[in-house]
Amino acid sequence: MELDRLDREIIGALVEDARATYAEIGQQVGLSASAVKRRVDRLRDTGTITGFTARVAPQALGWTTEAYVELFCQGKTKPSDIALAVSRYPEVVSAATITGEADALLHIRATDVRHVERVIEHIAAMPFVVRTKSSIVLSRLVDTPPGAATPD
Amino acid sequence: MELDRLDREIIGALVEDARATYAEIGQQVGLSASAVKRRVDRLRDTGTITGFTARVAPQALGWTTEAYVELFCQGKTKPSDIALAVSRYPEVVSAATITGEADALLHIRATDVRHVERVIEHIAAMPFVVRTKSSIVLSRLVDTPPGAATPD
DNA sequence: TATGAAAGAACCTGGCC
DNA sequence: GGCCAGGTTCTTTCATA
Repeated sequence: MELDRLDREIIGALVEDARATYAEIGQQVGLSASAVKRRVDRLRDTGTITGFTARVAPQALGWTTEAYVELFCQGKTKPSDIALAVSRYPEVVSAATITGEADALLHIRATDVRHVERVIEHIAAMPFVVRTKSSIVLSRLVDTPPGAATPD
Repeated sequence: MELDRLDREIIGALVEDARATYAEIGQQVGLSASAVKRRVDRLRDTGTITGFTARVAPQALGWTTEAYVELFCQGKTKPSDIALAVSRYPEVVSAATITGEADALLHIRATDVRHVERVIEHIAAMPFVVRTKSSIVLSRLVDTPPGAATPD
């Protein structure tokens, strides 16, 4: 769907603070509260905004360790097989198939290094996985919520 | 800070829907609306909840392509140098120093493959970068908002 | 220290222009 | 898109365990 400048500004405001009132957003972008509400409703209906969520400090919940794991799979493995298999683990917060030597890259959050190890063991034991290559995160430098910026 | 079962349930409800009313959350966890509000206020004051944000479909904003880029840096490069340098690019949505051969891993969102290429060129041109190794994302399999799950 | 109830203020929502 | 009215929610205070 087509987004104009106001839509993008409204999205930016909601990414910044999803609990901002329609009146506050309206003042920011130059619209009345009800006009903002109508646009937000439309953005939700069309699937541009998929929901509202709380930003939580992962450490506060006990997720103090993270890792990236490259997956090397058997030749005929389908992406959906990987998706199905890894989505059973809440520790796998992100997964994607990629170009290059590895077939997929997983992002894992765990309570400690031993926990990471345990999850990788489980994943490496899956039938279509040939081998894995993992990197523990030493320090997180950047973590931007998606939608914070708009292209061009 | 210490979180009890109710705190975790409230956080879960807010990660699910940051615009749920206090009364709705209260009914879900077995508290009155005002008790829920007090706990949410406390969770925000202590930094457990860092904010509320809209979940946006990146494609809808024009971010249709993503890539992971491994950074190989000169021996004496400090993490803060990398952080400072890459945070200037809105395309870099995540960055972390990691164990293994590479020094850092970047997650990039862009409008197309040419855009990815342009950003990598800029990053590769930074003085402390020796070389880069990038993987384009073919398909995203999993993308869980942080805080959706709770350890153990 | 944490809770539930209650009341006024602020906000949302839908109809109308 | 703006304005307005009725219903809902938020926010604070107070009393209680």
